[in-house]
Amino acid sequence: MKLLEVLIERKANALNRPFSYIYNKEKPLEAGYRVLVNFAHKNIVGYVIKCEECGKSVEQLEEEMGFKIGEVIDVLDDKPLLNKELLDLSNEIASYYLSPLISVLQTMLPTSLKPASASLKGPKIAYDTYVKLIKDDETGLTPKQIELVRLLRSSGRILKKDCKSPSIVNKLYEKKIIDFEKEERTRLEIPEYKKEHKKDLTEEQQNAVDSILKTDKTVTLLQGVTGSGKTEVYLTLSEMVLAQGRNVLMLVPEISLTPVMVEYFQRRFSGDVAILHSDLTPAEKYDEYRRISRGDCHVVVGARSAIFAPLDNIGLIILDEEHTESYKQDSLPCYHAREVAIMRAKHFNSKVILGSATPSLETKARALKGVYHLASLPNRINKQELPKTTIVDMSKAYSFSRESSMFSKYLIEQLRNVLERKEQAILLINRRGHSGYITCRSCGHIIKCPNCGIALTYHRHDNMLKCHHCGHVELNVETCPECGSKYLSRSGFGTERIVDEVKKLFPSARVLRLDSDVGEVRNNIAKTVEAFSNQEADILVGTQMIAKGHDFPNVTLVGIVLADIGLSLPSFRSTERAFQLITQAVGRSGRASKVGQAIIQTFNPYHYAITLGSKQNYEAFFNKEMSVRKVAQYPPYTYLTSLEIIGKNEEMVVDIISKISRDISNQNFEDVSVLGPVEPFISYENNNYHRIILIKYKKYDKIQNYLREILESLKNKSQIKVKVNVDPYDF
DNA sequence: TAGACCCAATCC
DNA sequence: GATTGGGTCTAC
Repeated sequence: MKLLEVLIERKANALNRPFSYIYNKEKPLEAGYRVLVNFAHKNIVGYVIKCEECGKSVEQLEEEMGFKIGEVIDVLDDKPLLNKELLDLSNEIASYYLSPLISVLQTMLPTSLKPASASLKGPKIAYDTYVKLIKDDETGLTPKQIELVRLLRSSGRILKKDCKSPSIVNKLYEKKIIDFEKEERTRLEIPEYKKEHKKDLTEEQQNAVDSILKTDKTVTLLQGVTGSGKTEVYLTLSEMVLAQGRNVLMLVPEISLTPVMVEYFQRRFSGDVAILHSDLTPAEKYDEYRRISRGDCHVVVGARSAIFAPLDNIGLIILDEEHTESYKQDSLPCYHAREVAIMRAKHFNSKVILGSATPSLETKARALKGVYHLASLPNRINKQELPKTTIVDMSKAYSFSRESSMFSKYLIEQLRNVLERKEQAILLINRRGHSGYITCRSCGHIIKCPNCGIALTYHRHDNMLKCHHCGHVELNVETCPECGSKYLSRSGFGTERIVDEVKKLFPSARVLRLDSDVGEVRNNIAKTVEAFSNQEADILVGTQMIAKGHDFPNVTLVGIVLADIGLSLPSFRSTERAFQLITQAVGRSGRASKVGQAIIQTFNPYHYAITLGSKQNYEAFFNKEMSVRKVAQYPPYTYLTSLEIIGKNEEMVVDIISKISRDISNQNFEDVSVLGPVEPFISYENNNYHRIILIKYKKYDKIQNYLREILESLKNKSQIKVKVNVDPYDF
């Protein structure tokens, strides 16, 4: 009989411990397998972390341990889910991010292989069945049967479903002339491209490559202005790594950018590329995952979760647009792909390249301190000029005409020029939907989400009100739900409203919209990007989603309709975000032979994020922002972890979090301070109250252990939930 | 007084 | 996270 320790699929904090089961059947079972067990009156999937032969009887064990021990119902695997490297990695992540191990395993694995009940219904392996000749003998066969035998003789084997008549196939099978052969089929089709050879590098690119090869540091920050040819550096390094027989992991910040990157890699290393991201269908993801683990491909391209690709012998991990927030997951486990990349690189003794034009302050600071190696590409390829930028002060009436209250006179004029020259323009606004929020002009009531209490956004195309936080949707209203007044006003504006305005001003222009609403339908983002690339539209309106990576050679004008959104948010990162948005957006303009221009509309024309962003002056911004961070003691001068308590009883939530806050302060840790408790941005959601504290520190070890103790002590408090986020982006 | 409903404890 | 069981509420 075997005695097991099993982790349960539920990712609740209180269940983050092993449960004991016994197993007594023939099917092999060891640690790392999934099992079906009965837990709290339900059959669920568990993950075996320990499996030992045990001589004692069940009664004896139950007596010793003091609880009833259930039996394993079924064994779901015939080999461990993860290899040693990935298993160690999962433990390291669980420990660093203070997350239940089971939640880490669930994010690492595709649906069909997760330790979760969902995996039972997930896709299974798809096969192609081939027909092949095993006895080349035509005697006694009908002409039709001979026809197939001869076909097989000349072409080796053919797909069973390509054979015209199943009955002939079956007859030949019965006569043992042919046999069937099953082969795993991949459901994702990755386009093939014509193979392309290495391009000559510029001197700058070559220097960057050389210095990366020479450094003994694991991580290199590759800082290159937009259009400086970072991709070519990635490809060159990849080629070298692949030539050594080692593999490459390439991460892009958004799913919509994978096709572009896949194309680059496919052209260079045809057939060798796998794709992994959350927008693949479960079946596609399953197939790619297995293809990678079998070692059938040597390059993996994908978004955040691709960092967990079961790729062995990794020689290089690249994170493009390193500063992008989407590399940080803000649900359990709150991991950052950059940190996971470093963990994996340490194991394989491989290199990590962090590429960006506007590195996060953390990364840049580490590069300057010598923790990371720094390689730079200070010039645009072909010494192309940076776009000419103009800042329009939206608080001045003279900037505007009667034509529009959203687009300045100058922006309209330049849009008109672009359209006349048959070039393309991008308009950026950092908000989806039509208008920001709806208020009643009689009583001042603001229509809010019943779940989260934040203002609902009006979406015109389907005449709905949507919550951009929790996804709540309701019908638009004609009258104020509070006082019944018909006078409702819509304030603020988003992508939809911009599209309307463009159509009003330029009725003949072809306009496309790109934001995550469009992205709700699979592949829609890719289609929109492609359509715009193919010049099927003149103007693309979107959120920051379009500010990243895409290369549209015919775009000569980028307009940021309102650069301030976000600047006023109470986050220490809001200035950095605004700067990055502007720099990235400006960099989109004029990437081919044409000189581009950028227009930035703002209410804060003298704010350093805006002035320096428009000049693409990263170094000046870095210095200025670092001094601000230093004064306030924010990262990179300190580290942060947030701890949030969520519960239905407001008083209890406040009591518990206040006590935690006091307790940490009373520990008198060196260089540790606690901010709060405060109400987070979403302070009330689904009848639950939220309170948060922010812990600032210089050394993680002690505070990590202390937090672990806190989590342990809160496990039996079932009325509240705890959320810990190590190195949070937002709070 | 049975059934509906809510909350909190428990899970091997 | 899901179930259960005990407590309270409520309708007849």
